[in-house]
Amino acid sequence: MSIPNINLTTAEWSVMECLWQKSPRTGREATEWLKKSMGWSRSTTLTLLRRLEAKGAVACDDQGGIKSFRPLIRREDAALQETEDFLDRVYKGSLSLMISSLTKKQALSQQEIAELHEVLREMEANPDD
Amino acid sequence: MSIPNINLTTAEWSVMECLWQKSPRTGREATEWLKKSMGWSRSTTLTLLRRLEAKGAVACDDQGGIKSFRPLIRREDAALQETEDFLDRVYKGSLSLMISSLTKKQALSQQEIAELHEVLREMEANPDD
DNA sequence: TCCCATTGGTTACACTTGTAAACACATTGT
DNA sequence: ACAATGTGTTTACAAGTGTAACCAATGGGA
Repeated sequence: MSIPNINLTTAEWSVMECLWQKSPRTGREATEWLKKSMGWSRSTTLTLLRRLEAKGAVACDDQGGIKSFRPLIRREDAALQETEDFLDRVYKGSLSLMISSLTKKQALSQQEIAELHEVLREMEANPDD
Repeated sequence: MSIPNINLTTAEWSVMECLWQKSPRTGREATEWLKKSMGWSRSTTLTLLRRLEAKGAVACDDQGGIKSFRPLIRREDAALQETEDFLDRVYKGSLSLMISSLTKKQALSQQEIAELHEVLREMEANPDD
Protein backbone atom coordinates (compact mmCIF):
# COMPACT_ATOMS: atom_id res chain seq x y z
CA MET A 1 0.00 0.00 0.00
CA SER A 2 1.38 3.33 -0.98
CA ILE A 3 -0.42 5.30 1.70
CA PRO A 4 0.36 3.40 4.85
CA ASN A 5 -1.51 4.21 8.00
CA ILE A 6 0.61 6.81 9.65
CA ASN A 7 -0.49 8.18 12.95
CA LEU A 8 0.70 11.61 13.88
CA THR A 9 0.99 12.85 17.43
CA THR A 10 -0.15 16.36 18.24
CA ALA A 11 3.40 17.69 18.23
CA GLU A 12 4.01 16.01 14.90
CA TRP A 13 0.89 17.60 13.49
CA SER A 14 2.40 20.97 14.22
CA VAL A 15 5.50 20.09 12.29
CA MET A 16 3.50 18.78 9.39
CA GLU A 17 1.35 21.89 9.35
CA CYS A 18 4.54 23.83 8.94
CA LEU A 19 5.56 21.75 5.94
CA TRP A 20 2.11 21.60 4.42
CA GLN A 21 1.88 25.32 4.62
CA LYS A 22 4.99 25.59 2.48
CA SER A 23 7.49 23.07 1.31
CA PRO A 24 10.24 22.27 0.96
CA ARG A 25 11.66 24.08 3.90
CA THR A 26 15.21 23.97 5.13
CA GLY A 27 15.85 22.92 8.68
CA ARG A 28 16.46 26.52 9.48
CA GLU A 29 13.13 27.71 8.12
CA ALA A 30 11.27 24.96 9.90
CA THR A 31 12.92 25.55 13.25
CA GLU A 32 12.33 29.27 13.03
CA TRP A 33 8.72 28.87 12.01
CA LEU A 34 8.03 26.51 14.87
CA LYS A 35 9.94 28.57 17.35
CA LYS A 36 7.57 31.39 16.48
CA SER A 37 4.34 29.46 16.30
CA MET A 38 5.01 26.93 19.04
CA GLY A 39 7.81 28.38 21.09
CA TRP A 40 9.89 25.29 20.50
CA SER A 41 13.62 25.13 20.66
CA ARG A 42 15.59 24.27 17.58
CA SER A 43 16.40 20.75 18.74
CA THR A 44 12.80 19.97 19.44
CA THR A 45 11.81 20.67 15.88
CA LEU A 46 14.75 18.77 14.47
CA THR A 47 14.01 15.77 16.64
CA LEU A 48 10.41 15.77 15.51
CA LEU A 49 11.52 16.03 11.89
CA ARG A 50 13.74 13.02 12.34
CA ARG A 51 10.94 11.04 13.91
CA LEU A 52 8.64 11.97 11.06
CA GLU A 53 11.25 10.90 8.58
CA ALA A 54 11.54 7.55 10.35
CA LYS A 55 7.78 7.19 10.09
CA GLY A 56 7.88 7.93 6.42
CA ALA A 57 5.84 11.10 6.77
CA VAL A 58 8.49 13.48 5.52
CA ALA A 59 11.45 13.18 3.20
CA CYS A 60 14.62 15.11 3.51
CA ASP A 61 16.88 16.09 0.63
CA ASP A 62 20.43 16.83 1.54
CA GLN A 63 22.39 19.02 -0.79
CA GLY A 64 25.76 20.02 0.57
CA GLY A 65 25.18 19.92 4.26
CA ILE A 66 21.94 21.86 4.21
CA LYS A 67 18.83 19.74 4.40
CA SER A 68 15.41 20.51 3.20
CA PHE A 69 12.27 18.75 4.23
CA ARG A 70 9.04 18.07 2.45
CA PRO A 71 5.94 16.11 3.40
CA LEU A 72 5.44 12.65 1.98
CA ILE A 73 1.83 12.41 2.97
CA ARG A 74 -0.88 14.84 2.07
CA ARG A 75 -2.81 16.70 4.66
CA GLU A 76 -6.09 15.34 3.37
CA ASP A 77 -4.89 11.80 3.80
CA ALA A 78 -3.63 12.37 7.31
CA ALA A 79 -6.86 14.17 8.12
CA LEU A 80 -8.98 11.37 6.75
CA GLN A 81 -7.07 8.83 8.77
CA GLU A 82 -7.44 10.89 11.92
CA THR A 83 -11.12 11.39 11.18
CA GLU A 84 -11.84 7.72 10.84
CA ASP A 85 -10.09 6.92 14.10
CA PHE A 86 -11.95 9.68 15.83
CA LEU A 87 -15.37 8.79 14.48
CA ASP A 88 -14.90 5.16 15.40
CA ARG A 89 -13.86 5.94 18.91
CA VAL A 90 -16.36 8.60 19.77
CA TYR A 91 -19.32 8.15 17.45
CA LYS A 92 -19.24 4.48 16.56
CA GLY A 93 -17.99 5.46 13.15
CA SER A 94 -21.10 7.40 12.28
CA LEU A 95 -20.79 10.93 11.00
CA SER A 96 -24.48 11.61 11.25
CA LEU A 97 -24.47 10.54 14.86
CA MET A 98 -21.76 13.10 15.42
CA ILE A 99 -23.74 15.87 13.81
CA SER A 100 -26.94 15.07 15.58
CA SER A 101 -25.12 14.93 18.91
CA LEU A 102 -23.67 18.33 18.26
CA THR A 103 -27.02 19.81 17.39
CA LYS A 104 -28.57 18.29 20.49
CA LYS A 105 -25.87 19.87 22.59
CA GLN A 106 -26.46 23.10 20.73
CA ALA A 107 -22.78 23.13 20.06
CA LEU A 108 -23.16 24.54 16.57
CA SER A 109 -23.23 28.22 15.87
CA GLN A 110 -25.67 29.73 13.41
CA GLN A 111 -22.80 30.18 11.08
CA GLU A 112 -21.74 26.54 11.29
CA ILE A 113 -25.26 25.51 10.51
CA ALA A 114 -25.51 27.81 7.54
CA GLU A 115 -22.22 26.48 6.24
CA LEU A 116 -23.41 22.94 6.69
CA HIS A 117 -26.44 23.63 4.58
CA GLU A 118 -24.21 25.13 1.99
CA VAL A 119 -22.01 22.05 1.89
CA LEU A 120 -25.00 19.76 1.65
CA ARG A 121 -26.42 21.80 -1.20
CA GLU A 122 -23.17 21.44 -3.04
CA MET A 123 -23.17 17.77 -2.33
CA GLU A 124 -26.59 17.51 -3.92
CA ALA A 125 -25.53 19.54 -6.91
CA ASN A 126 -22.48 17.33 -7.41
CA PRO A 127 -23.69 13.81 -6.94
CA ASP A 128 -20.31 12.42 -7.91
CA ASP A 129 -19.85 10.39 -4.82
CA MET B 1 -16.35 24.88 36.56
CA SER B 2 -18.35 21.79 37.28
CA ILE B 3 -17.43 19.99 34.08
CA PRO B 4 -13.68 20.16 34.05
CA ASN B 5 -11.82 19.27 30.91
CA ILE B 6 -11.11 15.62 31.26
CA ASN B 7 -9.23 13.87 28.52
CA LEU B 8 -9.74 10.17 28.14
CA THR B 9 -7.26 7.83 26.54
CA THR B 10 -8.51 5.14 24.19
CA ALA B 11 -8.29 2.46 26.85
CA GLU B 12 -10.14 4.70 29.25
CA TRP B 13 -12.85 5.24 26.69
CA SER B 14 -13.46 1.52 26.67
CA VAL B 15 -13.94 1.50 30.40
CA MET B 16 -16.25 4.47 30.28
CA GLU B 17 -18.29 2.85 27.53
CA CYS B 18 -18.79 -0.04 29.86
CA LEU B 19 -20.09 2.22 32.60
CA TRP B 20 -22.13 4.41 30.31
CA GLN B 21 -23.79 1.36 28.94
CA LYS B 22 -24.97 0.47 32.43
CA SER B 23 -24.13 1.83 35.81
CA PRO B 24 -23.38 1.38 38.56
CA ARG B 25 -21.41 -1.74 37.99
CA THR B 26 -19.46 -3.67 40.54
CA GLY B 27 -15.80 -4.30 39.96
CA ARG B 28 -16.72 -7.79 39.04
CA GLU B 29 -19.24 -6.83 36.41
CA ALA B 30 -16.87 -4.32 34.90
CA THR B 31 -13.92 -6.69 34.74
CA GLU B 32 -16.03 -9.41 33.21
CA TRP B 33 -17.58 -7.11 30.65
CA LEU B 34 -14.20 -5.81 29.58
CA LYS B 35 -12.64 -9.20 29.56
CA LYS B 36 -15.28 -10.16 27.07
CA SER B 37 -15.31 -7.06 24.94
CA MET B 38 -11.62 -6.19 25.12
CA GLY B 39 -9.90 -9.34 26.25
CA TRP B 40 -8.41 -7.53 29.20
CA SER B 41 -7.27 -9.14 32.37
CA ARG B 42 -8.96 -8.27 35.60
CA SER B 43 -6.14 -6.11 36.87
CA THR B 44 -6.06 -4.07 33.71
CA THR B 45 -9.64 -3.02 34.13
CA LEU B 46 -9.23 -2.31 37.81
CA THR B 47 -6.13 -0.22 37.17
CA LEU B 48 -7.97 1.80 34.56
CA LEU B 49 -10.88 2.29 36.94
CA ARG B 50 -8.52 3.64 39.56
CA ARG B 51 -6.93 6.01 37.09
CA LEU B 52 -10.34 7.23 36.02
CA GLU B 53 -11.29 7.78 39.62
CA ALA B 54 -8.14 9.83 40.12
CA LYS B 55 -9.12 11.92 37.13
CA GLY B 56 -12.57 12.48 38.51
CA ALA B 57 -14.25 10.67 35.67
CA VAL B 58 -15.79 7.91 37.76
CA ALA B 59 -16.87 7.60 41.35
CA CYS B 60 -16.74 4.47 43.38
CA ASP B 61 -19.05 3.60 46.24
CA ASP B 62 -17.72 1.09 48.67
CA GLN B 63 -20.21 -0.85 50.70
CA GLY B 64 -18.70 -3.63 52.71
CA GLY B 65 -15.69 -4.55 50.65
CA ILE B 66 -17.51 -4.65 47.34
CA LYS B 67 -17.12 -1.55 45.23
CA SER B 68 -19.39 -0.24 42.59
CA PHE B 69 -18.44 2.27 39.98
CA ARG B 70 -20.42 4.88 38.14
CA PRO B 71 -19.45 7.57 35.66
CA LEU B 72 -19.14 11.14 36.85
CA ILE B 73 -19.10 12.61 33.40
CA ARG B 74 -21.68 12.10 30.71
CA ARG B 75 -20.81 10.56 27.42
CA GLU B 76 -22.09 13.56 25.52
CA ASP B 77 -19.79 15.84 27.44
CA ALA B 78 -16.76 13.67 26.92
CA ALA B 79 -17.67 13.35 23.27
CA LEU B 80 -18.09 17.07 22.84
CA GLN B 81 -14.73 17.69 24.45
CA GLU B 82 -13.08 15.15 22.23
CA THR B 83 -14.83 16.59 19.20
CA GLU B 84 -13.65 20.10 19.85
CA ASP B 85 -10.06 19.00 20.29
CA PHE B 86 -10.27 16.96 17.14
CA LEU B 87 -11.89 19.64 15.01
CA ASP B 88 -9.36 22.22 16.17
CA ARG B 89 -6.43 20.02 15.44
CA VAL B 90 -7.48 18.63 12.10
CA TYR B 91 -10.00 21.03 10.60
CA LYS B 92 -9.13 24.37 12.16
CA GLY B 93 -12.20 24.06 14.32
CA SER B 94 -14.59 24.02 11.39
CA LEU B 95 -17.16 21.30 11.09
CA SER B 96 -18.18 22.29 7.60
CA LEU B 97 -14.57 22.10 6.49
CA MET B 98 -14.55 18.58 7.80
CA ILE B 99 -17.65 17.58 5.90
CA SER B 100 -16.56 19.15 2.67
CA SER B 101 -13.18 17.45 2.95
CA LEU B 102 -14.88 14.14 3.40
CA THR B 103 -17.11 14.65 0.41
CA LYS B 104 -14.15 15.69 -1.71
CA LYS B 105 -12.37 12.53 -0.71
CA GLN B 106 -15.52 10.59 -1.47
CA ALA B 107 -15.21 9.14 1.97
CA LEU B 108 -18.93 9.13 2.62
CA SER B 109 -21.16 6.23 1.75
CA GLN B 110 -24.55 6.73 0.18
CA GLN B 111 -26.04 5.82 3.49
CA GLU B 112 -24.01 8.37 5.40
CA ILE B 113 -25.15 11.01 2.98
CA ALA B 114 -28.77 10.05 3.29
CA GLU B 115 -28.47 10.14 7.06
CA LEU B 116 -26.84 13.52 6.90
CA HIS B 117 -29.75 14.88 4.96
CA GLU B 118 -32.08 13.42 7.49
CA VAL B 119 -30.25 15.12 10.34
CA LEU B 120 -30.22 18.41 8.53
CA ARG B 121 -33.93 18.16 7.86
CA GLU B 122 -34.54 17.62 11.54
CA MET B 123 -32.33 20.51 12.33
CA GLU B 124 -34.47 22.68 10.11
CA ALA B 125 -37.65 21.39 11.63
CA ASN B 126 -36.36 22.07 15.13
CA PRO B 127 -34.79 25.49 14.99
CA ASP B 128 -34.11 25.40 18.70
CA ASP B 129 -30.46 26.05 18.42
C1' DT C 1 45.10 28.66 9.21
C1' DC C 2 42.19 28.74 13.09
C1' DC C 3 38.14 29.93 15.55
C1' DC C 4 33.24 30.93 15.61
C1' DA C 5 28.74 30.36 14.11
C1' DT C 6 25.60 27.41 11.88
C1' DT C 7 23.53 23.03 11.07
C1' DG C 8 22.28 18.54 12.05
C1' DG C 9 22.67 14.19 15.10
C1' DT C 10 22.78 11.67 19.61
C1' DT C 11 21.40 11.14 23.97
C1' DA C 12 18.41 12.08 27.77
C1' DC C 13 14.71 12.37 30.75
C1' DA C 14 10.25 12.81 32.72
C1' DC C 15 5.45 11.76 31.83
C1' DT C 16 1.80 9.07 29.81
C1' DT C 17 -0.35 4.90 28.28
C1' DG C 18 -1.37 0.00 27.80
C1' DT C 19 -1.05 -4.01 30.08
C1' DA C 20 -0.63 -7.04 33.83
C1' DA C 21 1.73 -9.83 37.60
C1' DA C 22 2.18 -10.08 42.44
C1' DC C 23 0.39 -9.21 46.73
C1' DA C 24 -2.91 -8.59 50.57
C1' DC C 25 -7.30 -8.88 52.64
C1' DA C 26 -11.87 -10.75 53.30
C1' DT C 27 -15.25 -14.45 52.98
C1' DT C 28 -16.90 -18.92 53.06
C1' DG C 29 -17.50 -24.00 52.52
C1' DT C 30 -15.57 -28.09 55.01
C1' DA D 1 -9.64 -23.23 62.01
C1' DC D 2 -8.11 -23.40 57.45
C1' DA D 3 -7.65 -23.55 52.76
C1' DA D 4 -9.69 -21.90 48.54
C1' DT D 5 -11.76 -18.20 46.30
C1' DG D 6 -13.12 -13.65 45.29
C1' DT D 7 -11.93 -8.71 45.39
C1' DG D 8 -9.17 -4.78 45.37
C1' DT D 9 -4.23 -2.46 45.66
C1' DT D 10 0.68 -1.88 44.66
C1' DT D 11 4.19 -2.29 41.82
C1' DA D 12 6.16 -2.92 37.26
C1' DC D 13 7.56 -2.28 32.86
C1' DA D 14 7.96 -1.40 27.94
C1' DA D 15 6.53 1.77 24.35
C1' DG D 16 5.25 6.27 23.04
C1' DT D 17 5.51 11.45 23.59
C1' DG D 18 7.08 16.15 24.53
C1' DT D 19 10.92 18.63 25.18
C1' DA D 20 15.59 19.81 24.98
C1' DA D 21 20.65 19.83 26.28
C1' DC D 22 24.81 18.48 24.52
C1' DC D 23 27.99 16.96 20.82
C1' DA D 24 30.04 16.78 16.14
C1' DA D 25 30.88 18.45 11.68
C1' DT D 26 31.52 22.03 8.49
C1' DG D 27 31.97 26.33 6.15
C1' DG D 28 33.32 31.35 6.19
C1' DG D 29 35.57 35.24 7.94
C1' DA D 30 39.78 37.33 10.70
